[in-house]
Amino acid sequence: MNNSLPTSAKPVGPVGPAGTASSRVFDHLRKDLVGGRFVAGEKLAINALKERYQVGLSPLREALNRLAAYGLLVQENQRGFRVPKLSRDELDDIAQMRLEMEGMALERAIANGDSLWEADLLAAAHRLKRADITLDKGEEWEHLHTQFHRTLVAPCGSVWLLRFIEQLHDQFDRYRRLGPKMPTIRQELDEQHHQLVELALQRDAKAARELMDDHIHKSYEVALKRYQEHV
Amino acid sequence: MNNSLPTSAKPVGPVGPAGTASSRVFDHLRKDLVGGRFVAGEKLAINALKERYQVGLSPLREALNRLAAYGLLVQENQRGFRVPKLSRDELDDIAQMRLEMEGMALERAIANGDSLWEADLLAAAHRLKRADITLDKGEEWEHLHTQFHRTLVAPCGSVWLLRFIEQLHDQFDRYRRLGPKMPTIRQELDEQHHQLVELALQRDAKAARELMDDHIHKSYEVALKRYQEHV
DNA sequence: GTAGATTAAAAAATCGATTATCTTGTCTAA
DNA sequence: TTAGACAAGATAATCGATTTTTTAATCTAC
Repeated sequence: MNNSLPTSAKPVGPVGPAGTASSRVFDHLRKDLVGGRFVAGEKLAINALKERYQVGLSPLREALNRLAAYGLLVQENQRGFRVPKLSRDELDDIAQMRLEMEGMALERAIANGDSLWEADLLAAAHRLKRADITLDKGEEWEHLHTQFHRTLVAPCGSVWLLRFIEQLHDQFDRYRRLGPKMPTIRQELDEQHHQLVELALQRDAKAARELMDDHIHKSYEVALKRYQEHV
Repeated sequence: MNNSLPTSAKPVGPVGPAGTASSRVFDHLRKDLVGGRFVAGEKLAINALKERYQVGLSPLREALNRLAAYGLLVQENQRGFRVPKLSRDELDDIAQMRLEMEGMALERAIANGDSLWEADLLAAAHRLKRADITLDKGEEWEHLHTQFHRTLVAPCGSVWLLRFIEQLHDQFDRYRRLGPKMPTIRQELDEQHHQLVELALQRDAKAARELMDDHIHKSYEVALKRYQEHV
């Protein structure tokens, strides 16, 4: 089965023009940064990156600049690029913001979503459930998980809200995906995903939001544990 | 009097490293884009920009990439950079998001702000009131206005919330600052600024939020009018 | 005339090399 | 010993030129 089937919910934000070397590096680096392939606080050796991503200096620097504006890198005066440090405070901040913004988006999505959305949602949930988490170091599951949450809030009606949520997810995942593999509470999370779909289809905004709060809270606990083990 | 006195509230976000050509261009271009110095939808002629900002190709492209990630430009596959189009829908989206996020931030700021904040707030409001709106094409007033709103929400406790608010302000100003000069309802806005400070000092979160809603709504009406006149 | 192919000019993206700045190790003087 | 100055090497930022792609004008076949 072709996993790269187009799903309705498209990412919102600075994805950049596909096809250029610069955007290829941007996507790849973004994935690596979110997936914890770099150490927080680490200074990036540009020449090493050139080799790693098989790209010239100019497109690489352009990608790094975009990532810095996006918040996945920090740039220091004449001192190149760094992976941002992690902190308990920031994790709390990000989780709190996710609660507010995804809750808001979910309520709006439930108010606006049409039957096409319902179908997308069921499909996304199904794919996620079926996903083999051991495959490809969990990348496949991660992708479908992102896609599920994207779909959930997609018809909220605000491009900017979606954009901010996307950004917060990336930031959150820097914590959640610290260390070796996925946590083992997957079953619990999957159950929540399933129930979220149920409540969305029933258009029960209040209950859905409460469950979403709980879901984010559970993810937060995972992320916090990983962060504390990591320090 | 030196207007570049350091005020407590610093901008949050992808300001980039000061001192490099790239960041100088970023700041300058950002100001020009927010201030309506470019036509929405316009394609940027890179060579013209090189001359305009007296900078080489590489730092210019790096700045453009950062602005694209920030949302003040869009980049199309092999087709360079464009100033994003304006639309009624997006204006409504931005205004709605401002209501939600600045309201939230203001409530938190009122809960957290200390006496230093109170002093900063009074100072920022005073400067804004004293500002000569005819000076420097209103740039001086714009700067102090931005600074006032920054100060108002500064102690909200969330770096990400501040960042998103900053971004929304920039986007909003693309509409509000369309066309020739400032609107004439300045007195009314100034009165609201004054009252906002009053309510903040009294720690009346509920009333402050309501006033903030009204304030944003008034700004929205200005922006909408300008947008409609502009189309 | 018009749709589609062709090609010359323009523009975008990238590369290789240069310049400016920082970092690190060493030396000197107190 | 240690603080500060200095120099050499490493790294970041920028420039000028090349390559690739798009755009727009022209041509050809129908």
